[in-house]
This record gives sequence, C-alpha cells and structure tokens, in this order.
Amino acid sequence: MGRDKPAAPGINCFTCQHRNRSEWCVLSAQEMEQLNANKTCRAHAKGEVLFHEDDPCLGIYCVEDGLIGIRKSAADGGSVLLGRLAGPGSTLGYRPLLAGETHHGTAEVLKDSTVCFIGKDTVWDLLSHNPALGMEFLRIASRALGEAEDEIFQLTNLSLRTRIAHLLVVMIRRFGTLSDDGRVVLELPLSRPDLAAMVGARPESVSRAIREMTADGVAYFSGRTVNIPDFESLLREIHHEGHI
Amino acid sequence: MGRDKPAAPGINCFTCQHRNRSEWCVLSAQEMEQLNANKTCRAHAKGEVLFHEDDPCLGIYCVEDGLIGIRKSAADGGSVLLGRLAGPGSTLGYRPLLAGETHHGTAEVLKDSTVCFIGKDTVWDLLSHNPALGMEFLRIASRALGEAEDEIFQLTNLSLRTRIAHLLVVMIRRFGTLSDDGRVVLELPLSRPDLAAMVGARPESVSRAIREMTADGVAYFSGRTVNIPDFESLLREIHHEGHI
DNA sequence: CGGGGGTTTGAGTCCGTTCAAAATACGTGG
DNA sequence: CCACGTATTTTGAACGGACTCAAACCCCCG
Repeated sequence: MGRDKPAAPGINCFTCQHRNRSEWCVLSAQEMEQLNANKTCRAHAKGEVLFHEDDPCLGIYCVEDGLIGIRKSAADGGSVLLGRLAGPGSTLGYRPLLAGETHHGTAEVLKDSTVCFIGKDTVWDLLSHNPALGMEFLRIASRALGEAEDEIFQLTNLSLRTRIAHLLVVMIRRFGTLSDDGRVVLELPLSRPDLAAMVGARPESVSRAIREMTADGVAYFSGRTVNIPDFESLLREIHHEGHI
Repeated sequence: MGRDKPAAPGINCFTCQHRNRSEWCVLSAQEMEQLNANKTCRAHAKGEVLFHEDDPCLGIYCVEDGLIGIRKSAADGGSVLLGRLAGPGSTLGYRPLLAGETHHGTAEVLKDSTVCFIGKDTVWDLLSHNPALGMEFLRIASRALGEAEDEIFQLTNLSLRTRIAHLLVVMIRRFGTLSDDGRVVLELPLSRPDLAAMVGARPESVSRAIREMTADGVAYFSGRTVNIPDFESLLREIHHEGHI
C-alpha cells in the first residue's frame, strides 16, 4: 500500500514468455508491433487495485508476473473472490469490454505483480483487423463461463469441505508440486480470508473445515503450505459427496 | 412426455421474427441462405431433453418459441437451474461448442417449444467467413459470464428471500406486465421445484420465504401468478440486505 | 521482549435443510 | 357437474451446517 509504484519496467511483447500460450499468439508481426507500442507496463504491490467495481472499462490487463483476483463485495463487508485467479499469462478485464459493460468487480493485487495495460482502442482495433483474436477471446470467455457455472453448482450442492477439496485440486494443478508417489505439497498464494472468499464462506468456517480434513488425514495445513499424503484420496473426497 | 414429436414445422430463417434481435442479424443474405438450408427444426414437448450433461456438443439450438433451461444435477438428486432461461430468440449450447468442451448441463424443455438446430460444421463455417458473428457470440458469452458471476455473489452473500426478490425482478422484466402505478402481475413459467433450483434452494424453503413475503405485503403468490402491489418496495428489498 | 496482524477456538444463534404429513390443485372418468 | 386419484404445494418439527461475536492463540518482526 505505502510503497511507491515503479514506472514501467522494460517489458517487450516480442520477448514475453507467455505470448505463445496466450490469446495474442494469433497476432501477426505487425500487429504485435502495434500491441507492443501501445501497451503500458507497471509494477503493482500487493493490495493495490487495478480497477474498481462499477468503473468504466478502459482496456484490458495482461499479467506478466504475480497474481490478481477479482473481488465482488457487499455493503456489509462480505465478499467473494471469483473463480479464476489471474497469474502470469492471464488476461484480465476483457469481460466488461466485450460485453459493453462496466467492471462488475474489483481487481485486487494478491501478490506483487507486473502488469501490462492495453487501452480499449487498441484492443478494438486489433479485434477488428484480426478475427482470430476474437475467436481466442471467445474461447477464453466460454471456458470462464463454464467454470463460473460449475461454481454456481458447487455452492448450492456441495458442502464447504468438498468445495475446499475442489479448490485444492485446482490449486494443485496450478501451483502444486506433485510427486509420482501421490504425495503433494502446495503453497497457497492466499490468506485465509481470501481462501474463504474463494469458496464462499467465512474464515472461521474454513478454519474448522481444515481442522476436520487434517483430523481425517486428507490434507495437512500449516500456514499457507498444504501437505496432501495421497492425492487420490483427495479426489475421492470430491466424488463422494452425499453417499455414506 | 408421451406425446409424439412433430416433424420440422416450416420455419424459415428469413421470416423469423427474432432474427434482427439475435446474433444472426449480422449475416449476409447468402449466409442466411446457408443457415436456413442447414438448420433443422422441431417441436419439443415439456419435459423433453435437447442434450444431456457430458454429451459432446453437436451444434447449437435456436429457440423459436417456448422456454428451455439448463440443469446441472448431482448424484443425490439435487440440482440447479442456471441463470438465463432460453426463451424465444435465445441461442442455446454455444458455450461448449466455442470452448471446445462437452455439455456441462442438461437442456430441459420447461414449456412446449419450437427449436431449430444448427450443426457445428455450419456454425464453424459461418464463424470463419463472417467475423462479425464471432463478435456477436463474444458479446453474448461475456454478458452471460457477467450474470453467472453475479449469481455466484448472490449465492454467498444474499439471503434466500433476497435472492427470490432478485429473481422476481428479472422475471418481471421478461414476463411481467408492469402497470404505471407500480402494480405488477407476473406469470411465472416455472414450477416450485424449478423456481427453487433457480435460487439454489429446496422447494420447502422457497415456500416459506414466499409466505413471509406475502405476510409483509411485498408479493402475493397464488400458484404460478405473482401479484406485486408496489414494484419499488420489491426493489428496496434487494438493496436493503444487511441493514436494519 | 513486547506488540500486532493473521489465524484458530469457543459458544450461541440463525437460516435453510430434512423427513414426514397434511392440504391444495389438477385432470379424468363417471 | 361432481367424485376420485394423483401430483404438486404447503406446513410442521427437528436437525445441522455455517454464521456471528468474541476471546485466545501463534508467529513474525521490530
């Protein structure tokens, strides 16, 4: 919060490591040139906000490094962190731009990050000249929609414990180190309140659920690191909701 | 259920009333011809299923008349009806096609419907020749994503009663008759269990919430028709969650 | 060694669920 | 038009999971 924001580090789209795995992979050299010239880049400290709920959408954000979350918050302080956290290579804020709406959530920096900003004029220009880029965004948005719908289902039909197990699996695939004997170590990039906000619950409830999982030997939590002795039994946890 | 499925009624895309309000409005005459020639049309009775969860996606569905819902169901019988119900002019099943996934929900006919089917080959062909169509789908998918995210927020932060109030407002804008003195009459197109599935609760709980709303004079339920004496007070209900 | 933030624990409450029964609406045939 | 059987909706009582509020705890850092 109190830290100063370093000016744009010299990041170049052409040498960006994530380019080939992102939607921008379909751009021609010339279009890449346009993108590179019109982007601005910046370092953001944990806790900073990229955009606020109800803000008009000025463009999209490319995460070069770090982690960003989208939070929707209520008047009484309650909040949710929406499903997909934006890590290196992710694009952020495309939804309101493409839907022609304002931002419906606040983008909050969860870990110190380096982020590029691309103004909406540039995005529209690229979109109108290269249809393939639109198809890429279409795929991304459709995927995200599927995940959001899954989350709706989970919130109404799965217990808190199962939702946490589910989140763990997703996190493991992204941040975990999975050894071939089934043991897993995971370093969560989230505080407890944020973890709670991701599964739609209060920190206290999450804490209790965690204690039970530890008691059952499924997952051992110690601060932000999680030890899972047997990945299979974690998966079993997910599929055995409502059984005996 | 037991009724026979009438063969394709003679529906013509060129004379379709919904064309100009749907994503297809961007098609050229020639493309419309292609669409019209390759679609198949069919009447579906209430209770029928257009596609099942985990089915591969064979194409998309255009609702000409009626109402279709997407249901995700759990092993123990619990289920959710996802936000946007597909009525006349809506397109269905585009998400899995564009995301390259299987269907993640079951499409269930809620009211007798007439539906056109467009095979994925045709859709891909149209998409590749007319980028504007892709942009239309992009807008639709982005809107849907926003609504899904709103629903996630509601499920975790709003009481059942407020969620019902919220759904009522959405339904009123779509199916209700709103007279200028604030009185509203709404004919719900849903059974109680389906209404419950839309707000992520059990029918019994919905019934109780309804009783309270009636007791407070906010909305009077009688079967599937709802009488709202003052639309403003219904809106107030939504914004006053967690106050006193 | 003494804060201080983040995390855990505890006790009590509330909302929504569960299971079972009653009431109401609905469609059909007499 | 009414009687009957079925399906849907409502009600009731008991239960349970997650919440609230508050206090205790822990770990990290100064």
